[in-house]
Amino acid sequence: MKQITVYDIAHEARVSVATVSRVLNGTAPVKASTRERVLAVINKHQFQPNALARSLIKKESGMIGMIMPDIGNPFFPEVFLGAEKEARARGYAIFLCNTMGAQEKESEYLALLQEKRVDGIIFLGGRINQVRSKAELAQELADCAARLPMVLVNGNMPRVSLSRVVTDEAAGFRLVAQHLIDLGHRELRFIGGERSITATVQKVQALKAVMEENGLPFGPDTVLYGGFSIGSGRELMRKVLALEKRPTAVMCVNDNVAVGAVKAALEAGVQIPGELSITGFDDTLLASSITPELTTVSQNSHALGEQAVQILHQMVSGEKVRKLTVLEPRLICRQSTGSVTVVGKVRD
Amino acid sequence: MKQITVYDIAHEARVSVATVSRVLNGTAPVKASTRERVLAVINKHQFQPNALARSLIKKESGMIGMIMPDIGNPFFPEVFLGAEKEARARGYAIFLCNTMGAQEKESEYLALLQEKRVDGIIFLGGRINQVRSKAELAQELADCAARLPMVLVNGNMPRVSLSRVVTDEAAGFRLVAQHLIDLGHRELRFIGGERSITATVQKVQALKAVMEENGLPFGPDTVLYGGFSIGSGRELMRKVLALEKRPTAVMCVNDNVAVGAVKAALEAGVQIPGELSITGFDDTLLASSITPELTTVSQNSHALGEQAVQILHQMVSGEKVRKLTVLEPRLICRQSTGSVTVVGKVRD
DNA sequence: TTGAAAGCGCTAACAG
DNA sequence: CTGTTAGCGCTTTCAA
Repeated sequence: MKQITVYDIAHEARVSVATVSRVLNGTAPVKASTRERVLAVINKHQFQPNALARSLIKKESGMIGMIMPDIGNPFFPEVFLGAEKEARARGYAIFLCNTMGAQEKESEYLALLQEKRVDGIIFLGGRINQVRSKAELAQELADCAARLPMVLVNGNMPRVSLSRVVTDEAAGFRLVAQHLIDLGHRELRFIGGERSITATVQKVQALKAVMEENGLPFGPDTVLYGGFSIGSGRELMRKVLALEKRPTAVMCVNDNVAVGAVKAALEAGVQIPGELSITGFDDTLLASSITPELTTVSQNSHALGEQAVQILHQMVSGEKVRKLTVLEPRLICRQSTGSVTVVGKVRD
Repeated sequence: MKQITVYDIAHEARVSVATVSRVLNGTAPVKASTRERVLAVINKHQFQPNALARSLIKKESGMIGMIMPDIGNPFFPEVFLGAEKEARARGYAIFLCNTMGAQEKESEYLALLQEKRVDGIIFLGGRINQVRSKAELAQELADCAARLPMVLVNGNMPRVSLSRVVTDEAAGFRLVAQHLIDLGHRELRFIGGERSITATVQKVQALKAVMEENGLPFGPDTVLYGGFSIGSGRELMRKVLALEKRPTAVMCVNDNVAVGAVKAALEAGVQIPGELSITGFDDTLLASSITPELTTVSQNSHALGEQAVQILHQMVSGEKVRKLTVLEPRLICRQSTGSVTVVGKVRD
């Protein structure tokens, strides 16, 4: 079925294509009567200008690419939602590219998005969370960023200077750690995450700092690495419960791990927060879904996406942009943490 | 910064643009030595052909639009994931369009996607789940579908004949209902959903049928409508618990509502499944995250997205496609349901 | 206020 | 096997 073009409209309205274009875009004055005539024909045929042709000439596609590791993890849909809202307001549509953190998928999508001439790319996860990334991956990102606007969310690529929007995860972690200490906890454990992931490293360091400030010993066994999923949380908690000296509080690298940890604890008949306090991180949907509801840290994921699009848009518009935007996290106190002293009494 | 074009490549490789195009697409034989020379120049400049220009002439954009109500609801990311995987394999990228079920957003996106000349649209939620939709909304969908391939997922638009991929939700609901009855439950209640939403209606009818088959009375008070969120689940469960005659099993319209229901029950000190069995629907991430884990119905959300893309692709390829693809749901038995007789004993 | 015509970057006949 | 050339559908000078 043949698509209608500006020529068809022009012909039927007895004007030139230039005039049709003018009424479409309002780029130049058109006599009212002419405009009406053109508009009538446009409506009659439900004409929709071909954005591809327009983009080709304008060198703006109105498309943004968003590369993220896992839309199945509730944190990321929230970032997407924030980004989309802002994008819609500025007339962009978003390509959602899911990589599962696989670097070859990231590369594929990076290439695909460039070919599609998106106006900019928002990048999350994968290589930008790695403590050390291969030089070629960094180079690839740098090359891409040299061709089009790119902003990194909650990550960084050392030696490549890119605009970033990040949550101050260390600050967030200090918040929960201090919260637990204030509740009287002295035996803290950190579970989940990976040594090779910067976010994990930042959290561990924050915990170390807070513990030392409070005169608590931070040893190598304070941390139990092991992933980011519910399954790993469960597994890690089992290990913790098997320890001869159980902690009174377990801090999880994220909500997923915390959910697994809570399950394992509950299965073992451990009272939360009676015998054990557990904390999450991210304040995803999960945190408030389980019982007891998780004390956690809100990253303000929505704002993360929103800011990213704003910055992208500024870059597209040739404005000068801030290289680093830091969002402050917020402690969300719920039911999974409690005072340690009361607990002792209750138990014995 | 000027983008490199086929002309630049052609010039530097001392061939014509046609030849460059040929090596790019493999559409015609090119002498090996020539190809090498062209390829070398391409690599040297990291040339990436402009997909907009290509799409303009080929009348294929390699883009798919996916319109859905809420990516924040864990069911939808799963559908997306299935769709994306299939789309990637066929070289498509996906525009994710989130509508929150708002009809004007659906309309906006429908128009936007058409302008962008996506190769097809996958539509979920909103108007296609309405028992009655305004004629103009139906017309809009029909018009859009007349211009490009469209497939509806888990929905329908009466009087508009479109390809659909759906879960047999009624069959799924029969599964859980029968499961509960087999466990000895006689007092069943349905909570959540809306009268105006087809999926709810189908479930209620399925429940009615199963109950009647089993000689159980289905009355108007068997159903408590009230939404699809965790919050509404909580609220509805509170109402159920306040009933003078409490049911032994509560069936929820989806996992979200079930999560809220479980929370409310737990808060009220009700044992699950000891005193009360609760079921969900969809088998989202939430179902297996909470304690007790939910008995629910898997929609095979992944396959839903996968099939939708496959059908879209067939339509693009001009193949004949099945109008209706029905996926069979699966009962997932977990911890939130239990035998009713045992319960009685335990309680008294 | 309007029209003619030159591209945007690519592909696809059609010749050679 | 390769080059020339005519568009794809739109925007945008430049003239009128």
